[in-house]
Formats: sequence, structure tokens, C-alpha cells
Amino acid sequence: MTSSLRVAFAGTPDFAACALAALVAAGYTVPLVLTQPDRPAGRGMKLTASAVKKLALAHGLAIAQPERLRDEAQRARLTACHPDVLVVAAYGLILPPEVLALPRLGCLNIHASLLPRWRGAAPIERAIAAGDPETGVTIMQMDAGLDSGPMLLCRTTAIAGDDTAASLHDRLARLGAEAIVDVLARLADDALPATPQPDEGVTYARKISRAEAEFDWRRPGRELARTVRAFDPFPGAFGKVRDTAVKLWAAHPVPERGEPGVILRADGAGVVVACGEDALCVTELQRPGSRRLQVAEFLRGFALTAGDRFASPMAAGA
RNA sequence: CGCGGGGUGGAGCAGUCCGGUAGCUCGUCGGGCUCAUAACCCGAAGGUCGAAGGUUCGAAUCCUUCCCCCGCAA
Repeated sequence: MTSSLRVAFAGTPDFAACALAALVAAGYTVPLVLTQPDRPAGRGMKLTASAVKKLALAHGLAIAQPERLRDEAQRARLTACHPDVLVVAAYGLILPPEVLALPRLGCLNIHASLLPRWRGAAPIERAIAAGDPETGVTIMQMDAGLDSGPMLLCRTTAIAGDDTAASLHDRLARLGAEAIVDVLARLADDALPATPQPDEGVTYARKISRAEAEFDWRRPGRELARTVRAFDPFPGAFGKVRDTAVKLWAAHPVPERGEPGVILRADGAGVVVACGEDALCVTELQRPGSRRLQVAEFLRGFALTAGDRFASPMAAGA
């Protein structure tokens, strides 16, 4: 690799780390890596470095972890490293206009959806939950809006019936990494036209909240089944039975009917819960303190039977 | 010191508060019943009760330290 591009990087979680790894592997000079400050996280709330920071440390790259980028002082190190381009992936900070204008070739963002669909925070989860047949990654030139900049390159992938947020995340992270390397190679040749995002088809992928992880059983089983996959591994769809929050990790819709939330059957084949339309057959679950278990094993330690019912969060909140 | 649950034959759990060498469901193996079966009946194998130390005549059970798994909260 003989590229002379100086590629600064800004990102935080695994999705971003995957891209950074690809840039390093491709031989680019990465003069500075921006990532979120270490935060208390996980059990014990210990201060934890981001995935990007760990990778940067492993490669001996310079790291900056500003709280914000509004002040000149906070941008000092970025300015000083004179990047040709700044690659941004799931960074978690708003880039002010001054930063967007700083690199000679601008700022490129790796976004995990086929823009303009699913702009925003949780594109992977929303695409699965919505039942999209396919999704992908988009490399775009960043502008002042939220994921609204002109597109340089898209890579698509079909969403399989058994894809979870985890599996799709990993696939998109790899696609994104390949795509950004591809774009940078062509960017140098100035051979990459930017396509403005169409006004049609814009949707926003709002952040996944804990509240929506608790199932409203009045929704169709088909939707709930997709949500189970969309919320795996985080935050994990769950329902409350016998005063216990039971997480649902695998489920499929079945053509049965009943009062929403009521368990129609519970055996080694699955726990069948009635929904708004059809029913949901849950085949992998987890109770607090325990691990994920296949139904048969789960039922040995937590006896659910026909007639038990999952609580309805909406009714309780009203 | 963020809060909390748990590690018991291959799997999932009970027993731990009120110490006395372990039980349930399932699986496995053998036999039986049956046209047949993932069903049913009879029998068997299989556990240093996460690790180390301590208290005790005696510890899965009480005390100390450590390792591992997980839920909440971020």
C-alpha cells in the first residue's frame, strides 16, 4: 500500500472498530483516533474503554477522547494532525460545522442502512423489526443534518429469517469496513460521484428503549417474532409471567388464537402465547440470574403451563 | 466499593435460614408392554455438592478468601 492519505478516525463501538481495523490493514496512515471518553459500564460500573480505543491502543495509534467538539480547544488535536479525511462510524458525538470542514476531503460516515431509510441511532434493529427484506451499509459525505449527506457507495445484504441484530451487525460491520476501504481508494482518484439522498423514503431509526423491550401481546405475533430477533442481544425482548421478567430469545409465529398474553401450550416444542393476531411460539428463554435455555430445559426449572398469562405493560401503565 | 441472583450426577432444578455424607424432572443404559412410538411400566449406572482454607465429633448446609456464569442499572 502506498496511499498517502492521512485518515483520521472517529468511532466508538465494535461496529466502528471493525472499520478502523480495515483502514489499518489497508495501510492507511491514521494520525488520530477520536472515541468517546471511558465510561462506567457493565457489572460493577467499572470505567471501560470503548472497542475503538482498545483497538487503537493495540496498534499504538494516537487517541483523543474529548467530551465535545464545540470548542476550538477540544478540536486542537484533530486540527493539528492535518487529516485529509475523517472517517466516522458510530461515534456518538455531533460533529460541528468546523469539524466537517476541517479535512481537505471532508468527513465520511459509515451508516448501517440503505439510506435514506433508517437514518439515526438504531438502523440494524429497526430494519429487522420492520421486516425489511434487505438492508446494507451506506458510505456518505457528511453534512450538517442527521445522516442526510450525499451517498458515495452502498452495499446491500438480504435479511435472513433467522438474522438477529447480532448476526446482522457483524455482517454489516464487515461490509462497512470493506466499503470504506473501497471508497478511500477511489476517493484518491477523485473518481467517485456523490448522489444526493432522495426525499422519498426517509425514515428514522430511533434509539431502542428498554420500555419497548417489554412485549405488548396485543401486537401481531409476526411482529413480535421479528422484534425478538431485532432485540437480540440488546436489550432482549421480555414479558412478565408470575412476577418474573422472562427474556425471549427465539420465537416464531404460529396460526393459533387466544386472549393476548395467555399461554395456550407449554411443552418441549415451545411456549405458545396468544397475541393480537396469531400466536407466538417461544423456543428459547431466560429468567433473571440464569442463562438462555431451550424451552424444554427452561420449563424444567420454571413450570409454565397453559392458562398462565404474560402481563400487559400498556394496561398496567394506563 | 452501583444493586442483585446463581455455581449440587450429562441437562434443568430442590435441599442451604433450623449442620448429621443428597433428592426431583429429563437424558443415558438394560429389561418389559405395544402393530408401533418421542407414550407407558420395571431396573441400573452416574455426584470429591465451583476452588482453597477455617469452625465442628460431623459441613452441600456456618465463617473467610478466590474463580466462573447471569439479571438490573449505566
